[in-house]
Parts: sequence; structure tokens; C-alpha cells
Amino acid sequence: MSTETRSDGYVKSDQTVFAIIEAIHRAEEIGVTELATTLDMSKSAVHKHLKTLEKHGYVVNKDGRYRLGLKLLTLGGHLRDQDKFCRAVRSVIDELADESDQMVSFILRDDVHGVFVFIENDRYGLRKPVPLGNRYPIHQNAAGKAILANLPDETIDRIIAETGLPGETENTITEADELRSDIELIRDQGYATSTGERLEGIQSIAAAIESPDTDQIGAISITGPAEHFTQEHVHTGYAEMVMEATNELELRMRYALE
Amino acid sequence: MSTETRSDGYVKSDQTVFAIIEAIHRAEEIGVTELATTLDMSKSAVHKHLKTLEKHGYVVNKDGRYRLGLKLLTLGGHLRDQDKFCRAVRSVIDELADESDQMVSFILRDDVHGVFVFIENDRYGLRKPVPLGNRYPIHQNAAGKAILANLPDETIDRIIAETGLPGETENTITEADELRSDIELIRDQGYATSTGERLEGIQSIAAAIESPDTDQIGAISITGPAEHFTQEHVHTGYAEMVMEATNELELRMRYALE
DNA sequence: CGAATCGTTCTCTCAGAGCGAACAGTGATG
DNA sequence: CATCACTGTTCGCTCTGAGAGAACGATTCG
Repeated sequence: MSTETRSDGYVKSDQTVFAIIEAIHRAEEIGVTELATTLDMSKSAVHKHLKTLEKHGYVVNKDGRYRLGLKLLTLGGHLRDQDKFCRAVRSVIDELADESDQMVSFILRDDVHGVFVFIENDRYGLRKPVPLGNRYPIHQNAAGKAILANLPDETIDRIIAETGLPGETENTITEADELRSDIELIRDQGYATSTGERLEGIQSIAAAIESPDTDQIGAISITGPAEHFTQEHVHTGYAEMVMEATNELELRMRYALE
Repeated sequence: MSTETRSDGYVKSDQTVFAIIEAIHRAEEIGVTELATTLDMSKSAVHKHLKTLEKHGYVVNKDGRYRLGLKLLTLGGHLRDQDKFCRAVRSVIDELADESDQMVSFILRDDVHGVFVFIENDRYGLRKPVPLGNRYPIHQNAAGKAILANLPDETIDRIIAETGLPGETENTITEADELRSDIELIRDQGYATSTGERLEGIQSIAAAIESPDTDQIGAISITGPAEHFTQEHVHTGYAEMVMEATNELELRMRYALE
């Protein structure tokens, strides 16, 4: 009885409202009834949450169909531009985008995921643009592996155990040992590479970067169609570039306050 | 007594959690106690919400200081790439960015605000990059005025009344009559212009576009430092370009399913 | 070494979240 | 054109769990 009566220390309505937001996000557009059955709740309760969300701009309602509102874009966007780490990265990314003339991106670690935070030149060469904020299992590309290589082994083990290293293409690393030895290589050479591990035919080179104050760890990545990259390109030119970028960034963050 | 006892039809905990999210957003980083005093709530209640937010990835916690998490960026980003209207706009924007070699952006109306949804070439010419998701009073630039011009007069009146047309620079239109006559001009010529109305020394040209299915209305805008724009540039070249872009988009959306 | 912070945990209580039924539109169907 | 099967929305009741406040460790500061 004691375990049943005690609440679990979380706010139930919050969990409900997040479940609703995420369900709308998955469905893109959805009605009250469908949402209620999906979440196994009463229509009236779901409706009350939706009205609250609507009042605050988190969802919009057109003829009873609900969709996510632009408030989320505003919050997500400001987050990027407000955060000192992201702001510092921004200018370096821009320079690198000009210099390399390839797609350059900045990925942040969010527990077991990588999240695309900045993407420049994303309309060159790649089939479809990478969506901002896109998240993926962190072992699946160069940026993610560069981040992993900067993490203590215990954390890497935990991530491997938690995710089980899901595959994405036939080149994705799905074996723990293979990943661990790749990480050793990355630690030695200071940068990571990937060929088609997350997206078929896409090559990328990445180096990791840590924020000194916050716990954040991210990576800068140069990406393009594999056929445009020779071995020399990768291991001399682009590898140099990303490592130079992360080094400069580290200096800037350490010595400059702003 | 009847009005006091009846709840207002909204979910209170949701309102609380949004207040918390928005307070963290404003503060960038904040602790439990400060948050509790800001919102005039008990520490324990705030703490419970924060733990719930943390569990779901909406906030992150480093040594008791709370900040917004990347989940919001993911939700906001997907929103952009999922939405049919935004996706259709994307490719047209990209073409226009190449063609004009100026900053090109796509703004959506969110009630009385304009929200930046796509920004291309934002590192050319402008002092500071425009943050994605940034929102501003809709009358303050060319894109916003183009959107207003596509709205019925009653809605315009409501927006004027609600916002009171706040100024931003010395060129911002703050008089209702001035705005109304500008809107007439925009309706005649099919495009809007602004010189330093939202940002000092920045000129832009915009045309509006409506989504047929959803209620959304947005605008495509070409923007740059005023000294780079001659009157001819504006009223022939760039104005033509944005109107061509919105026309093509309208056709694409009407006749193409995808 | 207290004093004054902080974040976190506990317990207790009554506001209000969630349920189910009733109601109001809307569109398809015989 | 009435009926039916759907919607989304509103209402009133009940019992859960959100929120207040006190107590508890951990830090930091004079």
C-alpha cells in the first residue's frame, strides 16, 4: 500500500502535456479523439490540455485539428543563439563553411543522441537537407564518434549498453568492439571519419570540442558526397581544418570572456 | 462564490510548467530558489516540475543550475521540416538566395508576431545574424507588412489595437493611419518595402504567400544593408524576384501534391 | 566555526485533473 | 431529408496528486 499511494516525485500533468506535444509532433496533425485513444485518456482531459497549449501558443487549432505552434521554434532557436557555447561555435562554423565549401555542421551531445545545432551549406551536394535539431544515435556518424572519443570509457559502455548500437545503413558500426577500436583510433589521431555510416554515400570528418563551464560536448563536422572526397582530402585537408577549428575555439572560449 | 470555485477550463500545472520553461528561457540559466521567487511559488513545487522536465529532456541540470534542453530544438526544427507549407517554401527560398545573393528569409505569422522560419545567407552584410525563430511585432518590417496586407481589415484593426504598434527604430511605423496607407500601397503593387523600420540601416523587400489548406500566412523577404540597394534594385530587380518566388510557390502548392 | 546560502526530501491538505455522460456540429448514407 | 455515426466541446462529480511549508544535507563565506 505504501508504494501504491506515494506519488513518484514527478508532476503527472507535465508528463501528460509532454506526451500530448510529442504525439502531435509525431502525427503532425491530429484531432482530440484520436489523441485521446492514442494516449488512452478521456477526451475531456486531452481537450483541456490542448486548450491550455493553444492559449500559450504551443499548438494551433484549425477546425478542430491540432498542430504544433511556432512557440517551440522560438524557444529552440533562442536556445541556440543564447547559449555561450553555441554562439562561440557559430562564427567558427561560418568560416569553415566558406573555407571548405562543403557542408559544415555542429552537433551537440544529448545523452545517447547527437543533435544537429548548426548546419551551413546544407543545400550543396547532399540529396536532402539535414533538418535542424535532428537527433540520431550518437555512434552513427563521425561527429558522434568524435564526441564519444572524448567521453570516459564508463560512459561509452553505458551508451553502448543502453542503445545496443542500432544500425542505419550497412556501414553503420553495430559491434561494440569495432566501435571501441575506432574510438581508440580517433583518440590517437584527434579526428573521426565516417563513410556512409548514417547516410549512404556520405562521407564526413569531425573533431570534438568541450565547453569548459557547462558539461556540454559537441563536434564540428565537414560532410559531403563520398565521391568528392579523396583519401588525401580527408586525412590532410579536411582533417586539418576541423582540428584547427576546434583548437581555435578552445582558445577563444578559454581566454575570451565574450 | 460560483466564480471562485469553478476552475477556468485550463490545466493549471501546464500553465505552471510553461511559466517555468519561459522563465528559464529568459534567464538562460537559473536555480530552484530564484525560479520559485520569480514565479512566486514554493521551492518544492518548482523543484518537482524541474525534475519532470529534466526526466523528459526539456531542461538540463548542472550542479543545481537549470537550463533549457535540446529537446525544444528538436521539436522546433522538425516542425519546420515536417510542415508541408514550410517544406514547399524551402526550395524556393534556396533558389532565391542564390539568385539574389542577399539574405533571404521566410517569415510566418503567429497572431500579432512575425517569426523567422528560414534564413539563408544570414552571414552576409548584416551586422549580427538573425536568430531562427526570432519573433517581433508584425508591423515592424517588410515581411510583416506584406502579411498584414493579405489580411482582412478587421484583423489588421485588431492587431493594431492589441499591440499599439510599438516602435523599434526611429523609422518604425507607429501611427495606425500611416500603416494603413502603406498597406494600401502594398496591396496595389504586390510587394512591401522597409528601410530601417526594424533594424537600423537594413533595407528589405517582401511578398506574402498563403497556404491553401492551413490558415498559415507567411512572407518571403530579401534583406540587406541599405547602402547596397538603389531604388531601381528594389523596385525592379528584387521586387520582381520575390513576387516571382511567391507566384511560383502558389502554383506549386495548388497543383503539386508533394 | 557558526551563519546563511543553496538544492533536495518529506508530509499533509484541499484545489483541480481526469472521467464519463451529455451536447452541438458536420458529413455521409439510405 | 431524416438518420446515423462521427467529430469537438462543455458539464458536474470524485478522489488523486499539485503545491505549501518545514526539515534536512551540502556548500560557501566571513
